[in-house]
Amino acid sequence: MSATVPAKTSFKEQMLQAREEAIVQTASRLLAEKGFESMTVDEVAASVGIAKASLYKHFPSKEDLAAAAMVRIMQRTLDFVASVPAEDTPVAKLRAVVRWSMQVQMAGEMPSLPHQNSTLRAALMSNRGYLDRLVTLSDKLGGWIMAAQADGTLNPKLPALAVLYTLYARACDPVLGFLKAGGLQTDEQIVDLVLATCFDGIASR
Amino acid sequence: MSATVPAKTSFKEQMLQAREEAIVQTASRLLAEKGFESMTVDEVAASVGIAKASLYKHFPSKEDLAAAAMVRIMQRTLDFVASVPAEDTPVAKLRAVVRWSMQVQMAGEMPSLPHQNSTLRAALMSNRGYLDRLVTLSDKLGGWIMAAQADGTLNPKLPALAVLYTLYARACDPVLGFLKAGGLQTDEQIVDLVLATCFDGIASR
DNA sequence: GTCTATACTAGGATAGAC
DNA sequence: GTCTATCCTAGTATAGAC
Repeated sequence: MSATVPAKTSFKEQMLQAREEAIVQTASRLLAEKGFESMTVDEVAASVGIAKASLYKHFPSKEDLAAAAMVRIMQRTLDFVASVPAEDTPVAKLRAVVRWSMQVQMAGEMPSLPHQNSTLRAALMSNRGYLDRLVTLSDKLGGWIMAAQADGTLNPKLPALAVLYTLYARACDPVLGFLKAGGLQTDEQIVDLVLATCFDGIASR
Repeated sequence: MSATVPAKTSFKEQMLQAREEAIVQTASRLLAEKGFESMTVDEVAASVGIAKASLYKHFPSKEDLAAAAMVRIMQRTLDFVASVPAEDTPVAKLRAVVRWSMQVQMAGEMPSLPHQNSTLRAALMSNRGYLDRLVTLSDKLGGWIMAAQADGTLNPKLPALAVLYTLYARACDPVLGFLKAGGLQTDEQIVDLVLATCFDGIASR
């Protein structure tokens, strides 16, 4: 904090940040693949190419590591939301965000939701960084949902919260994985398919 | 197997069957609450009120126990499917089955899907009893889906497999739990809500 | 087939040198 | 802040008496 040393984002510090990012990214991928319980810290460390003890210098526990991954995906989502053209209609904005989140899942980068009774759940519920981003995102999407219900593009009879949860759920929809395993459609076709059933339903229109 | 002892479903045997059923039912509930990895065999045994070693006399491994729970819910589903009135329309039959499966989830009796990379997954994929029931159920539902697409009640442009997976996914839809946690609707209202968004989508009609 | 007691291992976390 | 080596709990599974 000395005033004589102004530019303090040194080489070493950048390296450190980069490594931390690599750890979180790897954890994110493994969380998507196997879930919190089946992911082991050994595995994360080995995959990053560092020793387990080194990882524990960055994150005090497995829960904190996973929480960092959840914060990361939240931040990425907020960044995407901020990049959506303001001139789009509310429903177009919502479709764009849902499409993006499903593409992230198809790419194997969407950490899976913790189960109700998980230690990770508790960690997230007392993680300010996560909760703040969740609230910010929900506010933003909630505003778009109500606007879309007001202009008649989304069904105004549905509770806005039910719509919000329905959109959130698409980010971890197992249907994407099932269809991908079937191998009959391209990733893009699968996303289009699920996006269509989400907004238009499976019944004829 | 002696021919001189005809009625061989004795008292003791019935007791045994009942206990086994109690074990599987408890496992089912815990599987729904915490998932396969977080559920411990100690917990199941304690909840049933027997010693862990006794449980292992019935089921050779944790995977086998969980597989039995999955077979049980499959069989219950097949039983329900068989009870659906034959005179109903195909789409009405599908709605009935999805509604029933969501009610089971709301009651906390729907064991959650194993993650892709789980030891349970492998066990299920080599479990004849499970696979047979899954195929039977898929055939039955698939027939109804195609009939509903033919009579124009379900969107004929959607691949039947995509529709099938979409219906399956409702049985473990996290939206039910989110809304339940919100406490703003009754269980029945929540089921109606999710059923409506599944068939009709969230967009206005 | 039920119990108590125990073997064995995976995996989260830490000590201590550099 | 990175490593190697180790601790220690939790949890699956089994032994052996009744």
